[in-house]
Amino acid sequence: MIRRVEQAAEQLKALGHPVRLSILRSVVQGPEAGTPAGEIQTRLDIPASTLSHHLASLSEAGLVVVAREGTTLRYRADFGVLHALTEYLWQDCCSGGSESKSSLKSEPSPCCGRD
Amino acid sequence: MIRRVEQAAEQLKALGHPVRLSILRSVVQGPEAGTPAGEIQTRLDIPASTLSHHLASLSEAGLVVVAREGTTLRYRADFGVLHALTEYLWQDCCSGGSESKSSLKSEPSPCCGRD
DNA sequence: ACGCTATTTCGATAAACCTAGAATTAGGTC
DNA sequence: GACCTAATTCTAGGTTTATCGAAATAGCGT
Repeated sequence: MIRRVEQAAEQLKALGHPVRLSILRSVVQGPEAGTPAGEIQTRLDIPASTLSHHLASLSEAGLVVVAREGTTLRYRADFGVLHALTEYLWQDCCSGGSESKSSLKSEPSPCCGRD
Repeated sequence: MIRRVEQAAEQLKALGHPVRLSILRSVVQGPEAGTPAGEIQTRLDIPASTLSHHLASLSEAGLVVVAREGTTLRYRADFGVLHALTEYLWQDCCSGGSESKSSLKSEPSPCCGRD
């Protein structure tokens, strides 16, 4: 069992690289069905192997989800995870919520018909 | 001039370590005037030199601010920077806002009255 | 100046990360 | 099966990070 802080750190670390953050943005802006790796590669203009590693990082952190469609792999953002992370970060920074209690009132989740 | 994505990546990277994330939480929960490094050290139970390096990372990223008070150094969170980062991240993930246009008001999300 | 405390900087080591060409796997088509 | 494309995994390099004891710095009190 991994503590929340460990998980959040892993996810933030995955986001803590300009290329990966750009990849995420590219994926987020792409179609809901997911963006093919090749399309991301073309857009960011980086070697396929390098991209693949970064995609693996994002995937292992649970920030993106992959689905095969023929020979292409489509990557899409996991908005639930991203939202939970953002919320944790915000709560952590502004309300100083401890790991056990979550005394946050109007959380930003029940809106934005996502996931 | 550093692009926003680069800056955000640097800040997220600083947060992408369990110890540093714990440090930030400790600082956030501490007094507004700032928390002495020694107090953080006691609380997290890590060597002073290790702590100092992590504090430097957070400081260089602009997430925390340091102020001397006698022999002790008080670290406090820079909520403005933290909020801006959270906002950028959320916008990046939920609205896929491009780097040029920033159609964000003051909340991390267009719904859920918060702040 | 001396001692004391708080904190940082130095130095060294081990581990992890980033990059990218080359080789490989996976899936589709003929 | 042969072939092509998409993407990953292999391999290897150079770079950065993480850790922490030891030494140095900063400020205060005497």
